[in-house]
Amino acid sequence: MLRLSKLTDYATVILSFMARDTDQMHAAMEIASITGIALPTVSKILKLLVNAKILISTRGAKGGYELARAPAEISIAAVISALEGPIALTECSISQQGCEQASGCEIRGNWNLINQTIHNALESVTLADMVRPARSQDLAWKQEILIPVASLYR
Amino acid sequence: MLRLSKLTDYATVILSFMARDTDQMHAAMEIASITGIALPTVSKILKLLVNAKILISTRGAKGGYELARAPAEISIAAVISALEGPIALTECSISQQGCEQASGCEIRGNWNLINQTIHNALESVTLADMVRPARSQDLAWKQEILIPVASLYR
DNA sequence: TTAAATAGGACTAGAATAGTCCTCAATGAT
DNA sequence: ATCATTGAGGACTATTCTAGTCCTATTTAA
Repeated sequence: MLRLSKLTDYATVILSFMARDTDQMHAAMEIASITGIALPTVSKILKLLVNAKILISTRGAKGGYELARAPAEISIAAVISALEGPIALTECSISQQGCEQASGCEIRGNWNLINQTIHNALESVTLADMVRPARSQDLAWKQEILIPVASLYR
Repeated sequence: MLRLSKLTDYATVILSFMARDTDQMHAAMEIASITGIALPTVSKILKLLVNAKILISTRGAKGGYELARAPAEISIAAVISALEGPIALTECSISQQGCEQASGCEIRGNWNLINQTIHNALESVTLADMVRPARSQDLAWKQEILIPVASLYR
């Protein structure tokens, strides 16, 4: 299904909430009650986002979390990487023997190019985009981003 | 990790082998021995590909499998869909209550656009591309395929 | 000093995936 | 006709991964 994990999905919900309110610091408990996601789960996600330098945390009383940079500077690719590790569709999971016999490994290079294409697509969308409504007229401002697939092959 | 399942990975190996030899029909056992993937697993994959109309099967002695159409007409998107179901990064798995409280559902529309972008990327690469070596000079022939992300927003 | 908050990691339960196997159906060859 | 070959369909198991929880230590404001 080529799907993201639930945690990544939650992360985008949490981050888009934070992107709408960048002036304040938000405690995990506050985020949990607003988003309706259970506190332990929210905490887990926030920790991962801090490690990925997408969020900055402040310990102690009156502490909490805030975005490490402007929403427009946080790509969806970065969020996905934070939660799920590097964006890569394939792992060369076939035995070495199998690869050699099948010369199946010849196609690995092409997979990398596809990975790159998808990575570019995810890199081109930021939190700022996510916060905006998806209705067409509101997004007409968005400049053209061209992803030349063929250029990846050169 | 945004990764594909192993079965999908195997499927591309199997299909790229078949794409290099489109004249012949190939039995499951032959494919298994050539690719080094266990026969039961190969069979499972081949059945899925037949159901998805990517392969055509012939029963009985001298039977086997062959591509349903030319390699250039089989997109990677079709292969992924065959093995993993529809290509969609997210499922609205957050409780309705959570969505309403967080107004997190506002970002769902944007996810759909990202899904579309990735789908386009996968649709633009075919089996014929996968069979060719990934080395640059050999792929200079490939025409430019532009994926205007912003156009998806209009 | 205490309360509030994050950091880090261990742990469990459940779901999804990978992989195997069995029986039935179809087809060509003898 | 019969048999060997080959795919169809589905059931089943084991393993891995994910989601989710919880505990303890650390930090900081009041």
